[in-house]
Amino acid sequence: MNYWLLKSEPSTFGIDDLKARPKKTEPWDGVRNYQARNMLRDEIKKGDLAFFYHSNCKPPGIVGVVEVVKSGYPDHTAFDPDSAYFDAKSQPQNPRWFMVDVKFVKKFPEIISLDILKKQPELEGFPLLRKGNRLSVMPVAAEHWNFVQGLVKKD
DNA sequence: GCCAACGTTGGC
DNA sequence: GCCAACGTTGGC
Repeated sequence: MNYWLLKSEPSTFGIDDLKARPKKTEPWDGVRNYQARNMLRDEIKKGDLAFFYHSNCKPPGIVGVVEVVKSGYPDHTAFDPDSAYFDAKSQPQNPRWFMVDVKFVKKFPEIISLDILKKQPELEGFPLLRKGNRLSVMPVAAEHWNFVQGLVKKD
């Protein structure tokens, strides 16, 4: 079992949107970066857990946990000319883009902001904190996963 | 294959 | 809105 971090802009799709889904699941579509694609296609497996990260908002940070409920499969939004994620170069016989399905697990009582994360010496090497990193899917080491859990405010 | 121009991400 | 840090595109 592996750990991941998935980025999304809450104005597009946030953790509350996921929680509001009837089955609390959603395809993680629209990833159009090859490095991220490779992870979605080859590495992220059903049963894995991921941090839900809100980007491009105030403040950015980790807002909760999701579980991968379906391993990588073709992102069909790439085949749909009406979709914002349409890519003519991706064909159903030879799909270029992939996605996984995720399910809501929990929302943290408070966001663990990027600001807070940056102040933790224990998180050195955390890919999210690497300068210039823009990947929307990235692996999280088990020790980093556990450490971040410890930052969650207790009720 | 090189690399300049252009587009995107995402924090600030 | 700005801009650094990429990634992609396309001419050569």
